[in-house]
Formats: sequence, C-alpha cells, structure tokens
Amino acid sequence: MTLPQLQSLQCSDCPIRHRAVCSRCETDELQMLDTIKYYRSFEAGQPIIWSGDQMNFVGSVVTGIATLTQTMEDGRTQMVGLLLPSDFVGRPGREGAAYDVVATTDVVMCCFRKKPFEDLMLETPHIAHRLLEMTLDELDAAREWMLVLGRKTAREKIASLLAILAQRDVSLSKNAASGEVTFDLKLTREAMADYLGLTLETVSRQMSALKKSGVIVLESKRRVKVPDMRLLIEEAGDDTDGGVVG
Amino acid sequence: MTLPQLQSLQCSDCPIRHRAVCSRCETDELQMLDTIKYYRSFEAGQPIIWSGDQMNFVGSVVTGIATLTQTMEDGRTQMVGLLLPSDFVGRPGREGAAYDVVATTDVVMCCFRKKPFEDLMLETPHIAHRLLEMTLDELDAAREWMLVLGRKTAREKIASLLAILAQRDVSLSKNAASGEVTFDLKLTREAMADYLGLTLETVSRQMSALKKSGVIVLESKRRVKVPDMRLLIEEAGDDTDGGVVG
DNA sequence: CGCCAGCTTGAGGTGCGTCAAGAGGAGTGG
DNA sequence: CCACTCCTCTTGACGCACCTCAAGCTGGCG
Repeated sequence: MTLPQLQSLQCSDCPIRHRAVCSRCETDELQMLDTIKYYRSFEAGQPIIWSGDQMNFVGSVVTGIATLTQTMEDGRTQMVGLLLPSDFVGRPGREGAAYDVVATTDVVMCCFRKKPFEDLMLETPHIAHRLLEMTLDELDAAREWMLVLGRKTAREKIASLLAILAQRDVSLSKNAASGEVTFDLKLTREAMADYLGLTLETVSRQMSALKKSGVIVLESKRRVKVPDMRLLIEEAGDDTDGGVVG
Repeated sequence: MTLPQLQSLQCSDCPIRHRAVCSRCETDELQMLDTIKYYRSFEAGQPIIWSGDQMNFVGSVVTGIATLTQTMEDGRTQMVGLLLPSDFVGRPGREGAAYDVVATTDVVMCCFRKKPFEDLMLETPHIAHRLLEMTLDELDAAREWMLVLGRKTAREKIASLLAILAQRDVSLSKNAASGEVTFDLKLTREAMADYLGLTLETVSRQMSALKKSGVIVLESKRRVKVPDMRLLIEEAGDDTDGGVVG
C-alpha cells in the first residue's frame, strides 16, 4: 500500500478499520475523523518522534513497523514497545513524547492534529473507550514483557519474541496452520537485542542454538520457519499457549 | 486508618479523593459512586485476586501496599506492578484477572461491583477519562521499568527502586526537603528481588554496598534514610531527575 | 529462653557481556 | 565480469556480574 494510494483512501476502506482507535465509530463519527485526518509516510530508519519533543499529532500505524525506545545517557537502549499496523501513537492529554519512535520498515501513518483529536474525543465516547481498551492491552503486553526481561534466560527470550512475531503474523495473514508457520523477521539482530535486553552477539548465538536444535529453520537470515509452534512456545517457557499480546 | 473508621467514610473526606479514579467527579457523580461502593480489608500476605479468576469487582487501594505478580510454571516470579494508595485494580471490560494481586501490608480497598461500575462509567465521562489517564500513567511506569529490568545493573536497579519509593513518599507526606528523605521500606528483600529481576542475596549485597558508599543510611533493616536524593538518582543512572512514575 | 522468618555474608560456578576476527550478501563502480 | 566497500551477522576466547549453595546473624514473639 503506497502513500499515493492511501492519500485518497476513505476510512471505510482502510486496512486497519476494524482494529484501530476508530474501530468502534459509527459512519457519522467516521466522517468527522475523515475530515481531520491526513497521511504521512516515513522511510525505514527515519525517526517519527523524538523523546521530549512537543507532540502536535497523534495517529495510527497503517502499514509497516515502528519501535518505541528509551536511551540512557551512556548509550544503553531498551525497546519498550513494538508498533504494528493499527497500533496507536501519542497520548491525548500529554504535552511531550516520552520515548523515541523510529520507523523500522517504511511506515505509513494516519495522523490527526492533537488538539482537534482531543476535542473530538470529548464528544465521541466510542473513540475514548476504544483508546482505553487499546491502552489496557498495551499495558498487558508491557507487563508480559517485564516477565521476559526480568526472569527469562537468553534462549527463552529469543523464543518468546519469535513466538509473538509468528503469532502476530498468523493472526494477520490467516496462515491458519496450527503446526507450521513461516514469517519474515523484520528486525535486525541489534533491534532484537534492544527489545530483549541482550547483546546482538547473544541474540545471534541463541538463534544458532535454536536452529541447531531444530526449533526453528532459517530459510535466510531474516526468514524464519517454525516447524512446530508448540515446541517454540515450550522453549519460551510460557504456560499460556501464547494467546495474549494486543 | 482502620476498617471501622472507613466503613462510614464519606467520599468527600476520603484520603485518596484527589488522586483516585474518582478525582474528577462532581459532587453528584460522587454521590452515585457513594451508593455502590463498599470497603474491604485484606491482611498482610493475603491474596486479593488470583490470576485467571473471574473478577467481579474493581476498586482503589485506600491504604497499604499490594503487588501485581506473574509466576512461571517452575516458580520464577516477576512483580509487574506495585499498587500504592489511590492506584486502581481491575480492568473494566475484561473478564478474568491477568495477574496475582497480593496484599504486602494490611490493605484497605474501596470496591465497586464490576457491572454497576461499568454501567456508571458509560454515563460518566469524568470517570472514563480519569481511568484512561491513570492507565497511561501506569503504561509509562511499566515502560520505565522495562528499561530498569533490561539494561540496568544490580546496583542501578536497587537505586531506581529506592528512588521511586522515596519520591512516592515525599509526594504523599509533603516531606518537602529537597535533599534528605527518610522512609519505611515496606517490601522484604525477596519482594524487592522479584520486582527487580534479581535474587534476594544480590539485593542484600547491593543494599550493603549502597550503605557502605554512603548513598543510603539504614536506620534499621526496613527504614532507609537518603541523605542526598541527587546522589541516589545519579546511582540509578537516570538522566530525568526522577519525575515520572504515576 | 528457644524458635523462626528475614537478612547478611562468603565461596564458587556460570550465563551472558566484551572484545575481536572474519564470513556472507547487497550495492557501486570499473 | 570482478573488485571493493559497507553493513549485518556469526563465531570464538575470555572475563565479570550475578546466581547458587551454604552457613551464620538478628530481632521479634511465644
């Protein structure tokens, strides 16, 4: 989906219509949103927002992947969120951004200037409620991730990340096969390390280890086949069969 | 504040009136809440909710401290949230609880049955908005904590936790002194370890180390004096002067 | 007084980080 | 077509921060 294609897109035909912050809106509410929305695209590697910056827009990821990261003075960085299509960026009622948002692949966002959006939210409970729901989902995902960061081994961390990415992929592309899944790994080893609280060397080693024990097959460095999801989930140390994650 | 004292408490006199989910309510809205609320108390060590249980109430912590924890099959546990007075428990719109909630000290909660609360929320935007705001704050705190868990050293982790607890204390008891702060550590070494993704031995060692270098003074095992907050925050590795945290 | 939960401290092991060298693949230019 | 560069990724050797196991201390309470 390219930007020119999207510029003329009606909300009713939007690919994230049923999952995004607008998913609960009636047609008249959608028309209101339609009048204040605009699309923006970002190239892979480009920053979308810097931590501390004044935020003058909010919006949804339409296509592509972006990351939320925090950085310490000495350069240590930790990814604190992965933004996939339909995920919301920005916090109504807040001035500055709390984290760096960076496009990992090419990204298209559906944006609203902040003030008009906040005004609209006040008189449109469907939006406010959906946003609350999405925020609660993100909170769950963040807490799930705290267990990964705090208590899992490197191998379990890698398995957890792969399981989440694989399942996201399944749920989007209705690749329904319960056993085997194949997907593109859209993160570099370094990005994976930043997400997992590891170094990129450790990520590489554990990927090799999982490959060696047959849990995953690397069709290329960035394309992963999971012959048996059950096995992967077991490696992740999860009792839940991996549902969760907003 | 004991339970008998609280049972007859008017919302307008409530100690968490200005911070809890009801803080934005007008007097008539408060009266509505008053009619459906009830108090419950839990002894230190008691579970408040088990993960997976049906949740039939939501509520606010009035006094005491509770913890949100996740546990893996093999017993590894990670604390994913610390509930202090005014914090909200439960998620409107969800069936089951996602985490174990345990009272760390004696706890008194102001509860609402879930269904009536959800109904009231639909017609009371002040509550819904405040809840969104509080959820965003929690999300920020969770993400802040992801950096702690993923990238900080044991010493920095301890310092981060102490800094948060100290600052919470200051903001409640208007202990305004910018330099020196003293507070009760209401967590065991083990609970601290669960929060920080460490073992209790490492917590103990790093507490001793911080004591030895004069960053903290232990008036007793559970009472901590911070002679200079600046120093503590520096040890935590934070560039932010510790504002944050809802 | 003895008991027990919570805490401290030590000695030794290990998982992951650090540092360093090199392999693979994509793009550019001759 | 090769030569060259740049970037990502892999692999190895080594060290350290933190975990594990174990012993002993402290203070509150019967």
